Amino acid sequence: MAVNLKQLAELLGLSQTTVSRALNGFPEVNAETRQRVLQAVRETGYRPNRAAQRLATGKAYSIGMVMPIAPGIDSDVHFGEFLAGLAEEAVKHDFHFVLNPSAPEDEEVTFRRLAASGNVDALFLAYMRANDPRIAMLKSLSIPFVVHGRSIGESRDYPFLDIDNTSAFYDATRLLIQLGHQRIALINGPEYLAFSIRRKKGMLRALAEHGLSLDEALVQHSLMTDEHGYRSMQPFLQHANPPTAVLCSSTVLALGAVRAINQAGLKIGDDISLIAHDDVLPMLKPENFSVPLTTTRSSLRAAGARIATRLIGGILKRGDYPEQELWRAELIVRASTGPAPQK
Amino acid sequence: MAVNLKQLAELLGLSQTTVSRALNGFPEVNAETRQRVLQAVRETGYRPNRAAQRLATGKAYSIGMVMPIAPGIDSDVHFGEFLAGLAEEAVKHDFHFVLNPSAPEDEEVTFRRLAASGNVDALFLAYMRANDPRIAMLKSLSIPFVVHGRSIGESRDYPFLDIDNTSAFYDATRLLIQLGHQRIALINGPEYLAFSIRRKKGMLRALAEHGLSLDEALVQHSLMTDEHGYRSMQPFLQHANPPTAVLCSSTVLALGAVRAINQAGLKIGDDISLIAHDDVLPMLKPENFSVPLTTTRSSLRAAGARIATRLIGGILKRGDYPEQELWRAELIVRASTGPAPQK
DNA sequence: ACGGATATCCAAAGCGCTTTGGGAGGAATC
DNA sequence: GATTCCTCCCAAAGCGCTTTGGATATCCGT
Repeated sequence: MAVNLKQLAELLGLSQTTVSRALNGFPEVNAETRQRVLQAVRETGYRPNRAAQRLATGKAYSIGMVMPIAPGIDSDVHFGEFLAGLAEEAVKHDFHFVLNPSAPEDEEVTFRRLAASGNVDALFLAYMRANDPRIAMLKSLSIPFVVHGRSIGESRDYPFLDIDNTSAFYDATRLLIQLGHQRIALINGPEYLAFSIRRKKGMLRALAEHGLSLDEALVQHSLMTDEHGYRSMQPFLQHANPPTAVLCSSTVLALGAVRAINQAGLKIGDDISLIAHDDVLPMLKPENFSVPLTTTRSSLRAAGARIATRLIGGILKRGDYPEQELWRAELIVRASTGPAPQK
Repeated sequence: MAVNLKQLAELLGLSQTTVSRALNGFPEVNAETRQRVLQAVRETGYRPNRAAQRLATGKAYSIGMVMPIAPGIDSDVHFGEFLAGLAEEAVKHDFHFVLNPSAPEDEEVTFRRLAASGNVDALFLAYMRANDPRIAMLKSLSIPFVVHGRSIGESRDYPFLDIDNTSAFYDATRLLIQLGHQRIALINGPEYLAFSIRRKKGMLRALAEHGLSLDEALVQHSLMTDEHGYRSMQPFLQHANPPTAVLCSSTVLALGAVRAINQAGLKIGDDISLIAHDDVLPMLKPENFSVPLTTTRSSLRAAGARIATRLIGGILKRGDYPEQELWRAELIVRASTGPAPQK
C-alpha cells in the first residue's frame, strides 16, 4: 500500500538521492524535476518513514516537555488548553511529544535526562518565575528550547514567546481610571509566577501615572480556580472601603468573583466594574457571562501552536522565526465595565 | 560516549545477533552468556537506539491518545492527573505519546488516521459513555487498545480497566443508610458518562435494598468543578425536605458542596453527612478539608500508569495482563459522615 | 575549440538494530 | 560408528532514509 522512497524513485526513473533531495529542498535539483517529484508524491501519497529518517539523520523528530505535577499547577485548567495547541500543531508535522511528569524538585534531573536521552530535539519550558534558574540550566544543556512566558531579572538572550502582560493590565487599569475608578482591586495568579508579577506592575504603572496607588489589602494571589476567585473577592467586598473595580488574571477567577459580587447584591458594570484576562478557554467564554465580561484577550491555544511551530521550524531549519515574540493582548470592552459609581 | 550494539558485541567477543537475542529474551542463548551480556549493559550503560529498533521491527514504540477538546472535558482537573500517570509510566519504558486533540465529532477520523499512520502501536480510549460507538470502531481498526472505564450495554469483549463504580456508591450509600439516613442526595458527573450512570445505579440498589427510593429532585449531573458542586448543592438545601446526606462524584464537586453547606450554617458530619469519590488528586486531599471527608478512593494516576503498563506490555508481548480489570474502590471513613440527625 | 565552471543526477555507504538461515560441536539415538 | 538432534552462536541481509563523493553533460570565455 504505502510506497517508500525506493519505489517512488523507480516510478519516476530517478535515483533515491535525487528524490530525497527534491523533497528536502536541496538546490542541486532541477526545478522541473522537483515538480515531477512533488506531483508523484501527491499521487502516491508517499510519506517518508519517520523511523528511517530518525536513524539516518539522528534527529528525534519530537519535542520534550516537562509536565509540572506540583499541586496547583498540574491539572490547571489552563494547562490543558495550552497543551492542546501544542499537540495540535505538532501532530500536523508528525512530531511527537515526550511528556515527562516531574515534581519541581526533580525538574533539573528530568531536563538533563531528557536532553541526554537523544529522544528529543528540543525542549519547551513554561510557568516562568522571576529569576528562573531553569533558563541558565537549559542554556547549558546545548539543546534548543523555547520558553513560554519570560523570566524577570534574567538577561533576555533566550528564545521566548510571551504576551505583554504589563501592557495588558496597564491598558485595563487605564480604562478603569478613565471611567472614574480610583479604588481597584486585583485578583492575580500565584505570586511567584512572572506573569502575575508583570500584570501587577502594569496595573501599578497606570495607577501611578494618575497619582493613584494600590491598596495591598485589595490584592490577592492564588491558584486560578473559580473557588479562589470567590474567596479572594469576598474580603474585598467586606472591606470598609470596598473597591469599585476589580481586575482578574483569568476568566476562571472571574467566575468566582462574579459569584461573590452577585451574592453581595451588587450589580456588575454598575456598582462594580470587572476586567478579566481571557485565555480564550473554549469552555468559558466571557461573552456568555450573565454580564458579558470586558477582557484582555490572548489565546493560550494559539500560543501553544505557535511555540510548536517555532520549535519544529527550528529543528528542521525551516523558516526563520523571531527569537523573541511578545504578543499584545487585545482589550475588549463588554458590559462588565462602567463608570465608577457616584458616592 | 554512548555505546551501540556493535561495540557492545565486540567488547564481549560475541556477535551482534547473540547480544541482541540475549537482551530480547530469546531462548537460544546460554544462561551464562546472557548474564555476561546483562552485566556489560549495566557497566556500559548501553541503551538500544529506538529509531533503529523502530526501523528494524516496524513497531512505533508509542501509544496514541485522542485528547478530547470538547468543552467541559478537556481541561478537566481529572484529565491532567490521569495523563500524568500514563506519561510517567510510558517514559519509564521509553515510549512516546502521540496526543491528538480532537473535537468529539472528528474523533472517528482522528482514530482512523492515527491507526493508519503507523505512528502508534496501540490506542487508548477514555470518557466512556453508554453504548459507546467508539468501541466497535476501535475493534474494526485492528490495532490494540485499552479502554479506561467501560461502556454499558455493549458486550464485554474488549480490554478495559475500570473501577467498580456501582459497588463504590453502593457501599457508600449503605453506610449512610446504616447511619440512619433516609434522604440522600447525589451530585454526579455528566449524565452521559458511564461512570455516572453506574454510580447512580449503585446508590439506587442500596436504597432499594432498604426499601428506600431516590428523589430525582435530589440528583444533579454536571461537570466536575467546584463551581458546579456549589450550584448543585444549594437547591438541595433549599428544598422543603432537604437531604440529610449527600454523595459527590468527585472531591472537586465536594469542595463546592461543602461551601454551600457551610454557607447555609449547617455542620458537616452532624447536620448533614457527605461522602465523595476521591480520585487522589494531589492538590485536593480529603483529609485536608475543614471536616475531613469520608471517601470512596481510587487513584486516577495509578489507573493511568496501569493502562500504560498494559498497553506497553501488550505491544512488547511481555507479561500477561488480564484483559479486563475492575478495581474496587476503598471506602474510607472520616469525619464528614455521622448519624442522621434526629428530627 | 578547449580547459574549467556549473548544473544535474547517481551509486553506494552508512545509521543501529532485528532476523533469517545456517554451522559447529557435543549429546542422544539406533 | 553413523545418523539425527539439540544447544549455542554467527555472518549477513535487510528496515527506509540521508549523505558523501563522484559522474556526466552543458555552457562559458577566450
